[in-house]
Amino acid sequence: MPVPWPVFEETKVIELLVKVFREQAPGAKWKQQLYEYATCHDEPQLAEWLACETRFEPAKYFSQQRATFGRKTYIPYFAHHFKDILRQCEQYGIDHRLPMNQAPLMAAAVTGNVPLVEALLERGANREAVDHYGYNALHWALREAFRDARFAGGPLAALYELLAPASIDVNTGDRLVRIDRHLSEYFIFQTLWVLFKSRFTHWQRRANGAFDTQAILGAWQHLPANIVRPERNKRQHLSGVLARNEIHRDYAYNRALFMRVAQGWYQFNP
DNA sequence: TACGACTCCATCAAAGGTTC
DNA sequence: GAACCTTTGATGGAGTCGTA
Repeated sequence: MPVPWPVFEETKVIELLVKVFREQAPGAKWKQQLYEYATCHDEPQLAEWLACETRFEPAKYFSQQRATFGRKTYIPYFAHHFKDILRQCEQYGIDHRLPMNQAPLMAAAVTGNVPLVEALLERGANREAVDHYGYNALHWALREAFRDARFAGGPLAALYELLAPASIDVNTGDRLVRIDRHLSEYFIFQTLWVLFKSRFTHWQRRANGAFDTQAILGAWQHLPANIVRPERNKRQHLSGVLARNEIHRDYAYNRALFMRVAQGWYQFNP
């Protein structure tokens, strides 16, 4: 049974962007919806355009409102009593979509609600389900942990055990590479996947969407040892892993995951 | 079971590059 | 030019597998 609310998946968001920026539709309704979307998906650049180009005043307070306003569509997921959520899952399907195109498992993960994540997994929720950015539940949790030390030091450890798959398969052009969870490359790849969108929605030192070790270390600074071992949470180690997995590198176990765009700056292997 | 060959990975150290 | 960082070759160790 389809959900009775509108879901802001890719086509719906494009429609909204056209209405607000190209057609400049009158009234605040569309701008308000787009602003809610920007706060939920952490898109400060979009909020800035709303504030500057459409004179939508509330968007000026993006940084203060992101953490509160952005959670509006999944507030019930913070609660310890979640019978209503499970009932909704029975009604619309375990992987139905919330208004911002999150599956219930993603919302449970980003709110750090470990018992709810367990309950959803028990009922068959799909850990691999992704939103229109390619984020699954683990990615939603990681994004929260990268900016919130309390989340990283709190529920993330348990969420990681529940949500991180044993391996990930990456198509590197000419071959399919499997990266097991115990490898450094596994978590670096997951991290860069989460940070990738921010290369385009946040202001960056480099315009080509590339990453340096500082971006990774910054994201990892509060992570517990069960996720990133302390000996791996070092600049030297990261540099080595990135360099050895660079496309043209002559290294026996090179997985060709990254492409070097400048010294110390890497992008995914396209 | 003991042993050696082999795979895979982390780490070290030195050379080279970048930035201020 | 110094400090800092990245790159890269070498090395050692853990784990696995086959064989006597």
